Formats: sequence, structure tokens, C-alpha cells
Amino acid sequence: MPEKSTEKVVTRFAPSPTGFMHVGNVRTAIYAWLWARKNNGIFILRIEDTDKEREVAGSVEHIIETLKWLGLDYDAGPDKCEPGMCYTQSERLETYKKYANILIERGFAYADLSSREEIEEFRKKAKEKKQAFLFRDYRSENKIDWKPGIPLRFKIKEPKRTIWHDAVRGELSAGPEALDDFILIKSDGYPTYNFAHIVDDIEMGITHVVRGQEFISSTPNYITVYEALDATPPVYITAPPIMGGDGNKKMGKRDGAKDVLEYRNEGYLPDAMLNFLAFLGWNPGGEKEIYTREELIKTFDIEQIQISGAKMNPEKLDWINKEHLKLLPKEEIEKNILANLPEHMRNPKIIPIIFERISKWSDVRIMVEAGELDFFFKQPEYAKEKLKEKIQYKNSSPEKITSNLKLAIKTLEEINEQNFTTENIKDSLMLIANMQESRGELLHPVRYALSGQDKSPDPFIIASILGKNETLSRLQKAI
RNA sequence: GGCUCUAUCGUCUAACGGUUAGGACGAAUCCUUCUCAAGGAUUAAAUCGCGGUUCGAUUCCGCGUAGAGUCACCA
Repeated sequence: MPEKSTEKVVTRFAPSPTGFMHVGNVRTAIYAWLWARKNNGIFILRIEDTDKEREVAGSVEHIIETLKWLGLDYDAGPDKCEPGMCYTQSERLETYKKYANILIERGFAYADLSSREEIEEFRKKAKEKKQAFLFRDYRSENKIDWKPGIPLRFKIKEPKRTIWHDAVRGELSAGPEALDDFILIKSDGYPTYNFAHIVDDIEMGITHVVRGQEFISSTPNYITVYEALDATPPVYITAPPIMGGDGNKKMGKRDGAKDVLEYRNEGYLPDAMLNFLAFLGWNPGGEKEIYTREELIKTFDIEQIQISGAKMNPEKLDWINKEHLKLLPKEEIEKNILANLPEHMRNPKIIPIIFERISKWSDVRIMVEAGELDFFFKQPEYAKEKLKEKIQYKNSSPEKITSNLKLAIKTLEEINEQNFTTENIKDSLMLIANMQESRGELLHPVRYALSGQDKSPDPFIIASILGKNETLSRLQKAI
């Protein structure tokens, strides 16, 4: 159990601006945010842009947009600077230099003159000996002053076993071979992640660090730096990995292929995404699975974060999205539907039909993309060759179909334009449909005549949306 | 290869060392139904293997197996 401290909880999400955010990144952000909000703490967005080669233009804006979509509001960040404190690492170079000099003074850092070729050579040797490569085995004892252009390394004075506590995994430890002289400041003057994040976490008063398991193996190094700086490490919260959902065996790397904002574009609700991702590696117990944003904040606890990896499950996301949809007021859904439709389809008349069959949000998109809704806007093209087969209900004869369509026209003509509603249409058509051997003998041909599809919403609602004139004309044309 | 970590239905997971191992997604079947959905009901489906500790292991320990992470002037 992490020590209960009276100090205010401060968490951070610290992405590097190297592109979009995938589910793994986002879940880390969610946990950090939930923990801060639950404890009335502070959530910081920090941009770790110390690798100028990998930096991708526009990433910061993209990250902020993603957080905004999910409603992960931050109290401080690159666009919310405070006096004397910046949250973009490239703007904090002086601070890292200050800390670097402290380490040099204390004998914990040294300038490293070895060339990349030499290091490569060392690495090769280590590999031949089937050992992990440790720079400190090859460290030169010649001391030189640290100057710009020369990398600065941390110095492991005393290789020893490190034991630490992780809020999720409990007690962790690693032998002395986990400790090595790593680069603090690169030759281009930028700090490495390994150094910068420690300095920043100290400076910003971070109390809890949510991170992926890829940092476990370098934690002994971090703890040694904290010791050298006379600082206390934060509580480490190691989230389980999210595995790829495709292959059966090779659950290789993270399922990072997809930009989380794509889910927004596919029509998923932010609260559903939040719910789904929070539950990927965390579970409060009990049988409730649909949690609102407020419920998540209230319920979330780092004690219940899973240890082992979880696979992405798109079907479950669909289901959670559906359940969240049910939670929404009707007007809210209508607004969302319209916003998600292609421009030419943004006709409020289409809403009832989507409403009637909305199950998963993405269904609507699929319907739109497949052209299944086109018949609302234009006269359907009836399949020429297969017309008989398509319009036919089971084994009813062509004569029967024709007479039924005529009967439908006659019936519908009796409803006047003002009363041409789904309910009235249903009442009158059902009346004659019930007189058939099977209702389908009448209803199916009508549905096909109106939509040009053998799979569609029911004919009543279609007719009411099309209006009396269009409905009659389509029925006539089908005959 | 070294170091570190993990292991319950297909998937996400629940179970003070004592349960007929529970729930959800998905699947299958049935009901409803003019089609496709939606909705309702039912069913199948798991403690990785071998030892040990214990009156009793999903749970604790060891070994094995499988998987993951890491071993950068990347984060």
C-alpha cells in the first residue's frame, strides 16, 4: 500500500509530441486524471519534447484535442503556463542544467568522451559474452570538464540491489546489473527522458506517476538519481500493457496503430471511450460495468489496477457505447446524429429512422457508407434481374404482389396528407396485412417498393418520412 | 542471451485459504417479428503443467512451460 500522505495529490500526463495518441497513451492519461480528480488534486499536462528528431509538427495540438474530447481537463499545461513554471521541456533547459551541475558537484555525473563507434564496440563485446551491455564496465577514469557538445553521464558509484514499492505490483527489486551510467544530457544540449522527467517531477511536486511497464527496468536508475539529489521518488503506479487484439499468438507490441481521435470520428461517445479504457486494466469489483464520468471519479482506485496485460475488445466498446447512448437525452442524441452524418444527409427528417434502429453508433456510419440510407433522398433503383425474387415474399405469386401493392395504394390514399404519420400508416396497412395469409405478403413488397432493399427499417416509418406523394409514386412505379 | 515481470471461460474480469468458480462482451439456441437490427429468455465456455505447505489451495512457495518489458546521445 502506498503511504498515505497528507500532501495534495499531483499527477501528470507526459507525452512526447511524436504523433497521435493511441489507447495505451490515453489510458495512462485517464488513470492519472482520475486519480487527481478523485483526490481533489492537480493534473498536469507536460510535453516531453527533448528528441527533436522524432518530433512531429502539430502533435501538441492533436494531444490537447484528444484530451479535450475525452474531457480530461488539466490544471497546468503547455497552454496554461504559470509564472516561473513552464510545462514544455524544451523551454526548461536551464533547469536541467542546474540539476546537472548539482550532480557534477556531488560526483554523480561526468562528461563522456567516448565516440559512438567505441560504444558500439563495447556493445558488441557484451553481446559476444552473452551479457547485457553496461557502460559502466567500460567507463574511462580520465576526468574532463563538461562542456556543451559533450554528453553528460550519470555515475553509478555503488552497484547494488534496488528494492522499491509499486502501488500496483507491490514490492519490486532488481540486481546491481540494472544500474548503469546513462546519459543525462545529450550532446545536442537536450536532456534525456531519463533525466528530464525526474527533474520535472521534483520541480512540479508530482506525487503519483502513472506509467507503463516499459519503465520498470529503468526504475533502479531513477531511484539512484533521486537519492543523489536528496529527493523522494513519487508513488509509482504501473499500468498493465494493452495488447494487440488481432493475432492469436503474437500479441506483440501495443495496439497502437489507431489514433484515438478516430473513435470520435466513428461516432463513439467520449464517456463511453472513457468507461471502456478505464476498465481495460482496472475493475472495481461488483457487477456494474457502465459508469458515468462522475461515477468513475468516485469509484476509481489504484489498488484495483490489474497487473497483467489486457487485450483490446472492440465488441465490448460497441456495447459500452450503446449503453451510454441510452443514458443520453433524446435531443442530445439527435444533435450527435446530425453532426455525424455527411453534409448532404443532414435532413432532420431522417432522424427518426436512425433513432429507431440505433444500436451501436457505428451502425449508422456503416449504413451511410453502404448507401443504405440513400433511398431517402432519391428514387431507388430496383434490381432489374432479381426484382421478382427481391420483392417476392416467400412463395407469393407475382399477381398477388401486384394486387397487394394496389391494395396498399388504395388504402394509403384514404389517409390525408396531414395525418400521414407512422402510426396512422401502420394502423391502416396492418389492417389489410392481417387479412393476408401472412403479413409479409403485403408488407415486404411495400417495403421493397419504398426502399429498393430487402433489408431495411419497417415500411411505416419509411412511408411517413417520404410523405404521401412520394410513397404513392414509388408504389406505383414498383407495380 | 542477461535482468525484470505476468498467467481464471475466446475476450475483459470477480472470488478474507473453504463458492455448484460469479458477472459482462462475444457465440449458439429459442421467443418476438414483413426483412435487417433492437428487445426478452436459455445454453455452452476457464483456474497453464508438475511438485510442495495446509484438514483444505484459483489464492501461499518452488520448478517447468508460455507470454510481456528492458538491455539507445527514444520516450
